[in-house]
Amino acid sequence: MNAEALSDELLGRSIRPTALRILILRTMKEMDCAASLSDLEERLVTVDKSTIFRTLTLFLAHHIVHAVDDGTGAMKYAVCRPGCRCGEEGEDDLGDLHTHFYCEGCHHTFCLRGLPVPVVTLPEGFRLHTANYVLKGLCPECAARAAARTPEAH
Amino acid sequence: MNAEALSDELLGRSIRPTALRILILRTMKEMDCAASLSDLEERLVTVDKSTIFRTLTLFLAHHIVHAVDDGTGAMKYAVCRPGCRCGEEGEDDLGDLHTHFYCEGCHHTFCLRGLPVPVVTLPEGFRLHTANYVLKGLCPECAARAAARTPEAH
DNA sequence: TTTTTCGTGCAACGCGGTTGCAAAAACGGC
DNA sequence: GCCGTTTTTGCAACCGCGTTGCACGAAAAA
Repeated sequence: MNAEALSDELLGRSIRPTALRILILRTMKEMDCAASLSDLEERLVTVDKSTIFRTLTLFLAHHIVHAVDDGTGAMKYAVCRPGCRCGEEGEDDLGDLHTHFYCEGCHHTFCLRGLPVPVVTLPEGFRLHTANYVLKGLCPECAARAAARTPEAH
Repeated sequence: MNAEALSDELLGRSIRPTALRILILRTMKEMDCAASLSDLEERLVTVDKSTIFRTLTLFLAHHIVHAVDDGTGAMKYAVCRPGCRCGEEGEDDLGDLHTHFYCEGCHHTFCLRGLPVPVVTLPEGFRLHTANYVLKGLCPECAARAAARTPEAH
């Protein structure tokens, strides 16, 4: 993805498109799964941790990325797709929060964008604001690898 | 709850019922919501953090408590009710994992024991192992308090 | 009793996240 | 372009939660 398109995307969200912000956004777009702060640190060795952190905070506030707590202790961030209404959750409307899947094999966290988070009926009096729904198990690749290692257990 | 009953409960799970373990179990049972390590530290000032931590780890391994990651950064622990099958999740069977609710007003995390976590149908290839489902919003008390403060917004 | 195992407290560490501060860069008026 | 102001960035340090190593004391086993 070229820099101009990314720059325009940032401008569209009222974010000044600095070189680092474009770089960080591009890096996140190139990943097929949600990235933690350390993941990004690893790929962007020249960029300071606090800069990445502040950039993520900024992106979050402008709904250019969303955050998932997958239970690993490190927050994961993924760029929103066009039309994502994350951050607009409210009563009877969870925006389009989707399900996330944490693979216990490769430790990657995936956005299952097709799957909206199911909503249960809360007991009387509770008021719902948002939700975090994370499924855990094995992703297709890891499941296949596990099956290959122990074929008898099909 | 008296010490003998708690002691028997621990013995039933093959845990040696020391004075501290009984104390910690009793403290957790007295709480109406899930407790973090710091919550317990606060109530049990005489007991060392690492002891509470190791006790919780032990209780977890013996399925006497279950843990919830409510996204606050601190794990929450709640004693299992009789018949709880936590830790026995597997394919097509999530044990009786239940929904948890985090109140953004009072920062308490509640077990909604009547509500099993909903399961969505995963894309081809994914293998489900367990799930974490946390709803966030206001508990009845905080919702009532908020409504009282801004009555026009009923 | 002696030996061994287990439980506990203390101190320290590690990691993820967060903040204060100062230098560098970008912006805006002239 | 030049200068003052604002914004962005890097560095260092800090915080909280979880975790571990170690040593001592208590309890169980021999």
